[in-house]
Amino acid sequence: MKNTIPFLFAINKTNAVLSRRLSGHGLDFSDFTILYHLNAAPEGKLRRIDLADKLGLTASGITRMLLPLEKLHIVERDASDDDARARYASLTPAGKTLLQDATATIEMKTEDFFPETSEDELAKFIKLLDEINK
Amino acid sequence: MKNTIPFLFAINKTNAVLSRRLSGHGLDFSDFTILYHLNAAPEGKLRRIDLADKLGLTASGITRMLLPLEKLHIVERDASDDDARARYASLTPAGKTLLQDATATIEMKTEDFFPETSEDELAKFIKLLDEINK
DNA sequence: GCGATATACTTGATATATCAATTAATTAAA
DNA sequence: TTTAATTAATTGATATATCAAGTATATCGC
Repeated sequence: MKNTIPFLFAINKTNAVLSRRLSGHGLDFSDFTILYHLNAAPEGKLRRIDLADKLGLTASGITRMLLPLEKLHIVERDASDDDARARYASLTPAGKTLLQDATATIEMKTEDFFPETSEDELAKFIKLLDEINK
Repeated sequence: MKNTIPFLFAINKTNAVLSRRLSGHGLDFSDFTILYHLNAAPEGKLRRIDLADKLGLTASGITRMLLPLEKLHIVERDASDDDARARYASLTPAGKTLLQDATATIEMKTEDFFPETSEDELAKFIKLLDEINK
């Protein structure tokens, strides 16, 4: 039997530590994640449910996370042409600028996170995590 | 420059997914983590601040997490002999029983998480995460 | 085409964590 | 040795997520 539990503990702890360490520009790490995914998406927009899936959150969680970002005009909200239930989220120009700044900060803060881990190993770990996330 | 950010996203998402998937016996995954660490500690007890460190939380967070567990007589609270500021947390007999049950459930649920990952790789991954957590 | 199901999203009630401030005790330092 | 700095824990105010329930729209099966 594989010793999975300590592995889960480590993920849990890393998450807690990162959440506290990687905030800046008025954004916490989850906010940053949202901005990043919106920017990377085709046409720069995502349905709220797809955004929820990218973060592993519920639809409800995304509704609540987007609220302050919309209020600050960092993210905007659009109807969908082909599905009246769906709403798109996308970055405003201010949101794009903010994302650039936040990305620079986070890249700086995380630069030395894995001094001895190769790009290959990192990719393998991501694949492993994605396996769980399915 | 290493592509660290997608790795952080994956951790974040796995954490969210696990938190939702691995609850049972009235415990969420963080509760389970607390019980597990208390049981594994020398003499079955830990100072609250050390418990916080194990989970990567703040002292405040631990105070609040322990509250309902103490109320339900799963965890109990003791003074320290040599430091009047510190309080120990430890499992009650009911807490130990509950931990056993919860462990069985979680092991069952996570059994097939890494079908193709060796024990070695898992250990390497844990080491990598611990590096970040320091 | 129409009724049953499923999907996208929001809201109310609640639980979980944070930070900043506070209290109390310990340790360091002058 | 008594003042200053640090540490452990708690609390108030606040932010983040959950689940369950509800609304509106889409889709599936017949």
